[in-house]
Parts: sequence; C-alpha cells; structure tokens
Amino acid sequence: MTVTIKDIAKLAGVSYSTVSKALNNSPLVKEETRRKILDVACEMGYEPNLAAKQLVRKKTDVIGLMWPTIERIVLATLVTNISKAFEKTPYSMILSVDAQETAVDTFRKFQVDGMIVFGESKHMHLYDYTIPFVVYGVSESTQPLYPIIDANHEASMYKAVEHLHQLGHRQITYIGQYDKSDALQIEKVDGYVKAMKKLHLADYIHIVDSNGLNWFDGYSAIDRALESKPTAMIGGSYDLSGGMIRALQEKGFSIPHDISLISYDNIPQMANMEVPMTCIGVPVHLLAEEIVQAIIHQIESPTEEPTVKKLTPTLTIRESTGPSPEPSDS
Amino acid sequence: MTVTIKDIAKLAGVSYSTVSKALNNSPLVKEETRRKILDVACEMGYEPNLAAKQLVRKKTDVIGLMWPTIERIVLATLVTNISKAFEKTPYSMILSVDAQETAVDTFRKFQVDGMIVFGESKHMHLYDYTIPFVVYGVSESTQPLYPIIDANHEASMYKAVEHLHQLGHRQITYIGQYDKSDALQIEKVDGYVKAMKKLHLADYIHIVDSNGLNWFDGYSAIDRALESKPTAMIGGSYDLSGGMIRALQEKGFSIPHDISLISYDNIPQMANMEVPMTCIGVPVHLLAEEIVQAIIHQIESPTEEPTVKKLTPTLTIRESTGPSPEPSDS
DNA sequence: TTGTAGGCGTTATCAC
DNA sequence: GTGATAACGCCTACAA
Repeated sequence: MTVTIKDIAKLAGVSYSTVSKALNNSPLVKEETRRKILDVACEMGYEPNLAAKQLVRKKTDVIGLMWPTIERIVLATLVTNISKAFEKTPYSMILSVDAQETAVDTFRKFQVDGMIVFGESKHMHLYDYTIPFVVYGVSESTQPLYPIIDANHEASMYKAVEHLHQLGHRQITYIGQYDKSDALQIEKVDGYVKAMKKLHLADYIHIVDSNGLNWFDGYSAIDRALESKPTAMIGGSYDLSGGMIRALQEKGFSIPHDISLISYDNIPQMANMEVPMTCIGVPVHLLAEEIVQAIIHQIESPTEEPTVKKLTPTLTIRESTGPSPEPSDS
Repeated sequence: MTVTIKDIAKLAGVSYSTVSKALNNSPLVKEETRRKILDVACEMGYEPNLAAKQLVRKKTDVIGLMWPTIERIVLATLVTNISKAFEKTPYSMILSVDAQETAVDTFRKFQVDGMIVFGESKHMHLYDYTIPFVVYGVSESTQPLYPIIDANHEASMYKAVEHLHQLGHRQITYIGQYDKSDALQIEKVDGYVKAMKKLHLADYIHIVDSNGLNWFDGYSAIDRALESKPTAMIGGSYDLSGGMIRALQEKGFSIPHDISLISYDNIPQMANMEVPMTCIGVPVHLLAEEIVQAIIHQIESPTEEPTVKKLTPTLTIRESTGPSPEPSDS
C-alpha cells in the first residue's frame, strides 16, 4: 500500500491537514512540527499523489511539447535543452511525437497546463482548445493569432555578413534550402539578401539552393557555390555546413585561409566540427530558456494580445573565419 | 467550466452513477438510456477527467518511454512506431528525454503503469520502484534481472552473410562501430564473425571500425574497407550505410554490379537511399509491436521470471545486392 | 498554531 | 435497470 498523508499524520501525531500544510511549506505551521512531519514523511518514503492533487488544484504543472519531426539534430538539441530548462521550474515536460491532432488529444487527456508547438501550427483549432500554447519557429510579421517565439533572422544574417565584411570579404555566398513551403528557410535567405544590400554588397549576392538540409546536400552544393569564386560562405544549417567543410577540404581549400565559413544554428556541437565553426544564431540554451519562459508566462498571466518575440542572435567566433585572401578592393 | 458526468446526468434526467455506467459500456444499462446519455455527453463536449478516474482506479493506462539519446534516426523511427502501436491498445504513451533518474521521477509522478527503457538500464534501482518495465536493446545472454527484448544479432548476421554467400560472395567486409561500451554494437560484430565461421568463410573475415555511427563515419571507412578487395560489404547501421554508398559511388564502384551492400536496421527508409538497400534486421513496425506487447504483458500478468526475448530478423532484399563479380572459387 | 469538514470527478458497491 | 453513497488522496476555508 502506498503511503498517504493520513499515514504520516498518524505516525507524527498530528492531523492530516497539518501534514498537508507542512508539506506545502505553509507558514502557518510551527517550524518544529514541520521538521518532524518532513522527517516522518521522508522516512516513510512518501510520494504525493499527483492525481489527487490535480483533482483539487485543477493544475498539473506539466507542459506538453509537440514534436512531429524528430530527425533534425538541431531540434533534438533544442528539445534536450528545453527539457533541462524546465528542471529549474516547477513544471515538468512530456513529449509527443504524434501528429498534431493526436498529440493535442493526449495532452488534453493529461490536462497539461500548456503546450509548446514546433513549426507551423496547421490546425488552427489548437486555439479552440483553450489550453495555452506558444509556437516556435514560424515567421509571422503581422499580428499573429498566437504567441510566437523565433530567432531574428534578419539580425542573424546582418551580423554574419557584417562580420565577414569587416574581415574584408565581399564575395559572400549563401548555401541553404530555398523551399517555398518552409517559411523559416525563406526567412534566412531573405535575411541574407537584405544584409548584403544594406552593406552595399548587392552585386555579390549569390544564393545556392541546397535542395535539402542534410549533410550531403551541403556537400554537393559546393561546386555550384564555387562558381562565383567566393572568399566566404554562409551555410544555412548545422548539417549543411558539415558537408560544406568536407567538400571544401577535399577540393584542397584551407579553412579559413582560402575560404571563410559561417554556419547558421548556434549549438555547442559547432565547436566539434572538422574545423571549429564560427556560427550565428540564438544560442540553443538561451532559446530553450526563452521558450520555457514564454509558455510559463502564457500560462500564468491571463492572455494579453499574442505577440511575436524575435530573439537576438549571437555571433560565436571560432576558427572557420579569417581575413579575406583578396585585397580589399573598395 | 469543464463538463462532468453530473452535468450530463442533469441534462439527461438520470443519476450520475448511471451516466458513469453508460460511459463505460456497462451491460447493466438499457440500450435506450445509454444512447441518450452518449448523445448528451457528445453534445456537451464531455471529456473524462483522467485524474479523477485514476484516483479511484489506481491505474493510468499510460506507459512511459525513456529516451535519453534522441539523435539516432533509427531510434526515432522506432519511437514513432511504438507510439503508433499503442494506438491500437487501451494505453497511451508519454516520452521523456531526460536522464534516467529524472525520467523515472516524472513517470512515478504520473503513476504510469509501466515503462520502456532504451539501452543499458544503468540504474538498477529501476527495479526497486516496483513499476513494471522492459528494456530494449541490451544484450544479456545469462538470466537477466529484468525483461529484455532485443533483436537476434547472430541470426541477423547469419542471414546476411548467408544471402551474400548464396550469391557467390566470399570476401565480405563488415563496417561498424566497435566500441567496447556499446554492447549492442559488439553483438553485431560478434554475430558477423560467428556467421562467417559457420559458413566456412573465416579466412575472409575483415572488420573495419567506423569509429562512430554517423553518415560520415561510413563514408570515410570505405578506404580501409576496400583494402581487402571485398565483393560485398555489410554496414552496421542505416546512417553508416548511407555514407558507404556515397563513397563507393564516388570511387566509381557500381552497386551491386561491382560490390554488394547489406545494411543492418530494417526501416522503410532503406528503400529511399541512393541505391535501394537490401537490409537485415527486425522490421521496425514488428519490433515496435513486440515491445508494446512485452510491456503490456509485463503489466497485466504478475511477474514471472524475467526473460530475454530475441526477435527473429528479416532479410529484405532490394537492389543493393547481386551476384558476385568474381567466379566462385570453391 | 492546529484540527474539522467539505469537495474535486470518478468508479464501485449496494440497495431499491 | 437505476439511484444513492462511500471511497480515492489531497487542498483549503473555517473553526477551535
């Protein structure tokens, strides 16, 4: 039989409501009694019954994360970080890898206090469910229907291009996926174009569509990228950049001596690549932190207008970037 | 306010205990009343309160899956399949990506009925927790401490080698990770060695340590693999084999004309590789099914002796295997 | 500062 | 067939 607060009460010689108070750190209980009760509870191996608690509190302190596409390593890292971030809060997190509809049903059953949604929230009726949620990784500049949290892609690319510019680079090529259906990728490309223009490098704009986001997509995009004889490249994602490095090395380019490289995505793994990679993006632990804060805020304060929160990216300089091999021309 | 069975009772003009019965398909309620109650319930958007139910039933119908390393794509596929397999059962599944200790705590909080553990169950005190669990992907030939479910690696390799042997291959190289800490990988290698010996191919044994399980590990292992001039190769995992194909193609080998390839892991994605891949392993949907059955069995029938269940692998023949280019010598 | 009692939404056991 | 009613384990006024 599992031990309940009544058992503790009996053994501690108090009423069970006192036990309840003590266990919840209520200030209305004498320090001495509290200690004793805590001791007894611990000794008996007491474990509060979530179901009972939930029944009366109408709150689970659990947040559900919907994660339908579990293949991308950057997302996996983000999930891990979010999970870690929750450890510092009173909330726990559970995951669903099901399709959005199924996931929502599960989460409703569990009566999670809130949800985190990755990517496009196609089924707008999420919103009908009255359960608070935030969306990550969707680009929406107009007044959104729900709270969105995302990286500032324009700022990302501006910082990346600016860094290369300062190192004397002009011919900067972008390699990434240009898939109409993926708003996030489009935003990156757009950010690059805007940044190049703003820094008066419009003539050097060169975009290579990698037709995918995997290692090999980056690897095989290099030939096309080299056509414009760039002194620097920006890779649209972690995996992509990994393939790019490899292809460049195989072709005899030395990084950063011959070509500088910056990758999008700011995750610790960037430091362990063939060449430790200079990267741009919101550091994943910060991103996680922000997402966690956002959903908690959403839960705890009555809904204001949904807003888009654009996170400021950080440039993390490592060994893949260096001065341009070509003399600065202008 | 959420709608409860009392609300339904009022609107349907019956007592709420009748509603409860109707909702649980009790035979003790007239068909007519049942229909009416169900209608009302549906109309009001009734959603049963899991917490309340659990409080009295002492059962959650929920199973927790511990998944600490979320990076490997094959595991991701397995998780998805397990999730799908649960849909056919009365159970639901929740996921935790936390470290084992944290995950167990979460699951205890939820009072899950059972747990699925991936890989080494380091913290043996799982067993203390009285909550049933099964472990997948751990090799233990002696009497185990807990129920284990795993693929039969010896049989896998035997079938793979046998298939190649029948096609006339002799020089069959294995590429995989040979990391002492990963019992699963070791088993594969051992399986290969045993199979080669059993088929009198001991002289042709050639094992290449890929030093990892990623795409690029396979890609870069090819040079070493070619040293023994094999006519066939076996890749230790999906990602590995992907890299192997690429490297071979780049070197001008035609698959399967010059070299045959079999990959470990039997997932549908094998069909979509550069060359549709012949593969060996327990088909992932079957594996999922078995794991689900195992944990449910573990929950519903009082613990017998824990056993190891070795699943029979299937050889799925696609285009990456063909007859040996060399004349059969013996 | 501590104890009493009512209720959270269900299920299950009895009477009717 | 159907309807009271007592649990389930906990929280929270309110009373002592």
